[in-house]
Order: sequence, then C-alpha cells, then structure tokens
Amino acid sequence: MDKKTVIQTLEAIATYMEIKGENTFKVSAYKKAARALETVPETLDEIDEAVKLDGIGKGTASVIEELKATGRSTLHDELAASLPDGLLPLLKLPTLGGKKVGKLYQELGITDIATLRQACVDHKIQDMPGFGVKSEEKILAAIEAFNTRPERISIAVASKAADYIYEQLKKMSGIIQFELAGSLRRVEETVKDIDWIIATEHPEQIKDQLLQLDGIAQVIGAGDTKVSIELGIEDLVVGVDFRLVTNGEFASALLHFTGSKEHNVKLRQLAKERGEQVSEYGVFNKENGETKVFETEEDFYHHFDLAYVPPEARLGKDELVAIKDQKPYPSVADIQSDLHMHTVWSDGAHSIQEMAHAAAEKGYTHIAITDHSQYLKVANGLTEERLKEQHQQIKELNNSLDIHLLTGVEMDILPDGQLDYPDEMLKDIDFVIASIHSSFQQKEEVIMSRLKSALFNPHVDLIAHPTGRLIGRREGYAVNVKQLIKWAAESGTALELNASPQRLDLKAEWIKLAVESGVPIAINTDAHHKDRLAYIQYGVGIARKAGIPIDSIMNTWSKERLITYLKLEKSKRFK
DNA sequence: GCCGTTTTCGGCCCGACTGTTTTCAGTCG
Repeated sequence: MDKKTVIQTLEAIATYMEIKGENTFKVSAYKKAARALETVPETLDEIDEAVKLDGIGKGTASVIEELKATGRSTLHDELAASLPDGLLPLLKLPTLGGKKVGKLYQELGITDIATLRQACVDHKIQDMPGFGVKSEEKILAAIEAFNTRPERISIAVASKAADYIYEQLKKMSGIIQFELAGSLRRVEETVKDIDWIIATEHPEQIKDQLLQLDGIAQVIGAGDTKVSIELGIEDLVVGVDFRLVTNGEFASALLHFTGSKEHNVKLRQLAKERGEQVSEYGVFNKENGETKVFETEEDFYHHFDLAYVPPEARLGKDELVAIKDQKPYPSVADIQSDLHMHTVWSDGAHSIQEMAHAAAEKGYTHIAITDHSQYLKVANGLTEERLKEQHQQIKELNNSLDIHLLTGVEMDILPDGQLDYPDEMLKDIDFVIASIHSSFQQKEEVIMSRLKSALFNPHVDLIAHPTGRLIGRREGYAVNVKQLIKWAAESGTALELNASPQRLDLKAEWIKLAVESGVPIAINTDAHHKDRLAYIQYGVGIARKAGIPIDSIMNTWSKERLITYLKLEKSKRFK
C-alpha cells in the first residue's frame, strides 16, 4: 500500500459523503486527513502512528490503518457500493458540488461524465430546479475541456505567467498598488491559479482594463471586487483571479488571499477569542462595531501581538507566535554566495567572468564555479585536464575580480557508485559537489549505495539536488531521504536546497529535518544563465517554509567562515 | 470527524459571485 493510494481513498470517501449530503464538517475532516498525510514527507511505512498527525483522529486513522493492514477500506467500499464511482470526477467540474451532483444522480440518473454530457446535449439539465440554461452551457463546455488541461501547474510555469501579468498590471492606469497573492506568493510547489490583489479607487476602470488583457481564453466571473479569467500564455491556459480593493483594505486583502486557508483559520480563531472578526476587509471589533484596517501585513499581525509571518511560512501549523518570540526568517539579503552554477566550460550560457559580475551585482562576496564533470558528455563535462585548466584560470581571475571565486565542480556519481574523478584530483578543489544525473531507474538500494559512496568520500562537500525530482515532470530517483540525511550528518556532508523552481530539491519538510539533524544547507541556483541567479528567491522562500535558522544556511556565511569550514576535515565540520 | 490554558460537547472562518431566484442556495477560495 502506498501513500498516494491512501490519500486518494480518503479523498474518495470525502467526495462520496459530499454527494450523499453528509455533514460538511465530517466531509472536510476526511479531506483534511488526506492533506495532513500529503504534507508530511515520510512514506506510509515511516509513519508509525497516523493518529498523532495534526488533523488525523481516531476515525480517519482507522481507515489508514485498515488500508495499511489489508489494502482495503470497509468504509470506502461500502460507500463505493452505494454510489457509482463515475460520479466522483463530476465534482471537479465548475458549478458542481456535492449537492448538485447528488441531485443529478437521483433525479436524472446521471452516473458519469458521459451520461452528464448526453443530458446536457438533450437539454435536460436546464429544466432541473436550481439549474438553468447557463449552468447547462457551462457544464458542457467544461466537459469538452476536461482532461485537456492539468489541474495544477508547477511553480516554474506559473511564475512565468505571473511575470507576464505583472508587466501588464504595471502598465494599467488607476492602480495604486498591486501584489501577487495565493499559493504562488507562498512559494508552493504547484498552484491551481494565480491571485493578485489590486488597490484602486476606480474598480470599474480596472475591471475594464483586465477584461481587455491579451490572451483571455475565458471570463469566469467579473463582479465589483473580483475578476476571474482564464489566460492563454504560450501553450498554457492558467486561471487568474484579481481582487479589487481600496488602498486601506489592501494589506488585509493581501493577507487573506495569500492564505494558506489553514493559516487564515488559525488567525480567525485567535481573533474570535478576543471578540474580533477577521475578514479580507480588516478586523471587525464586535464591541464597538468598528473595522480596523492596516497599512501593512506586519501591522495586522502586530495588532494581535503576533510576530510577522512571511508568506512561505503561513502553513497553518505552529507559525503564529507572540512578537517577543519572533525568530528571524532568512531573506535574500542574508545570502552572500551562490555555490552551484555553470559556465560555458560545460553547459552554461556565460563565461566565468560574466557569472562573477552578475553575482557581484547581486551583492555576493563569493561564489563557486561548479561545471559538470567528464561523465556528463551531453553537458560537455570537463576532463581532468580541462578542469585543472579552468581552476588555474579561476585562481588568476581572483586577482582582478572584486568577488571571490571558489574552484569547484559538480561531479557525477556514476551508475556503479564510482565518483567521476579520483581523490587525488578532488583534494585540491575548494568546493566539490556530487550529484546523480544517470540511471534514475535503479532500485533504492543501488541509488542509496551510490549516494553513500559520495557522502563518505572525504572530499565531497555537498550533495546537489538530492532526489533528482523535477516538479510536475519527473518523480526523481528512489532515495530514502531519512537515511540520506542520517548519512550526511554522520559523514559531515552538507545538503543542497536547489533553488531552481523546476527542482526545489530537497523540499521544505526534508530541509527542516536535515537542519534538525545538524546538517547545514546550501541554497544554490544551479544557474546555467546569469539571469537564473535570481532563482535564489525561491530557495530562500523554501528555507522560510522549512523554518530553519539563518545560520544553518551556508550561503549566509562570510567568505572567511566558509573557507575555514571547508578546510576542516569533514568529520570535524558539524558541531 | 476533529479538537480542547473557557474543553469530552459543541463548535467548526467568512464573504463574493453566479444563477437562480424574487430573497437565496450552492459553489468557491
């Protein structure tokens, strides 16, 4: 039994119950349990007692345990026997929720997408109470588009779309200020749509301009405070929501629509205990009937004597703390170096000098040049001779540059566990990264023994993108991350938080565990182009999500401190 | 179904928008 199946089973139970008209809180309890399971990084086997997880209680835990033990869930099977399973996907269609799907099933005998589609074509839907001509049209249109677009898009793709929208908004007139909100602002790995908050005195004027944006595929809704569209950008259709508020309401709205939902719920509960009510328009005081608005999100938190929480950390867990208990979150300004990047020597786009200049412009004091090693022929990996030549050049450049370059390499861990260069070669390199780029399909034992050989090599300083995943595109190889972290701690090898939005590898939950295990983290962009050095912001965002201290991030260390660290034997590095 | 420095019962965030109504239910975030 794998975790994904358990999550899907819990979700299916919730959906069946929704259609049956079960108590909504019961329904959401099952949904919440599915999310709780999804959020913890452990595999199913690694979770000892599911009931201990936040959001999982006796009832949902028993479903999980039964699935683990027998591979089946009695509750699920009973529900499935009472309703056609073709009904489940119907809830993904717009305008259809549990109540309406239940009605369609009971009154029209609709059992799946196909019968629903036929009912639309036969115009049977529009005569149902609660439905109408427009509902029928919308449902039919959505069925035709079903499966042609993904439910969630990766942060990398969404960020590109957001950049485009940002440029459009900048050009509009009548906007006082605007900002990205939602899961993209929280640096979630995947997002469903892109949310923006716009402060304006003239919502009508903004609305008109928004509805004239290039590339609108469909207008979902256009009210006084909300414009919701589907935007075609290149070959992608992405949902975009704009909220129009007054400037006074801006901070409250931004907070509200940044979420997460769970974070908002916690804030609202807290407010309620104080006799106040939180909405996207501010904080309503039930005693004096006044609604307080705030200049900034920070002011909002401080109103409740809470420390500011950056968007990435708004998880609805334990991030709400009193001002006096504020712990500093890492920010891009703390970053002094980038320790993984490529140049034209292998598959990068720029020379060493160009990368160095770009890094210096970002205010970095030092960087590591880490081109690919010889095994990676497709990336023009460097032979021992070329690597030595490159390092010679780097040493010479250090005399003329105002940023310090560390000699480095991103060395392949070969399919048989051998490293791509001999120790004799590695011992003179300032910063040695090891990583896997081949034979992804190997069994976990093989992958782990490859990683182990790199971790326990005396010269390997860092394991880059440890799981090899590409968000939304590739799962990565079979890594036991807990074991990897344990070995990293034992061997004195740091782990990477690859900041590329395609990777974000390791993910936040693992980064947290690594730091708790005493392993320092390097947030690196792995940039193959100088513009990609900007990806550092995503990595720092994930670090904030992980809630790790600034000092656990190697890139925040001064050049001197890093060099001293790297000169230590690995066994003496982690203290 | 879950949860608990007002606890083992009685709450569970709050509001917008749409399409259907003729004052509101359902959906959505």
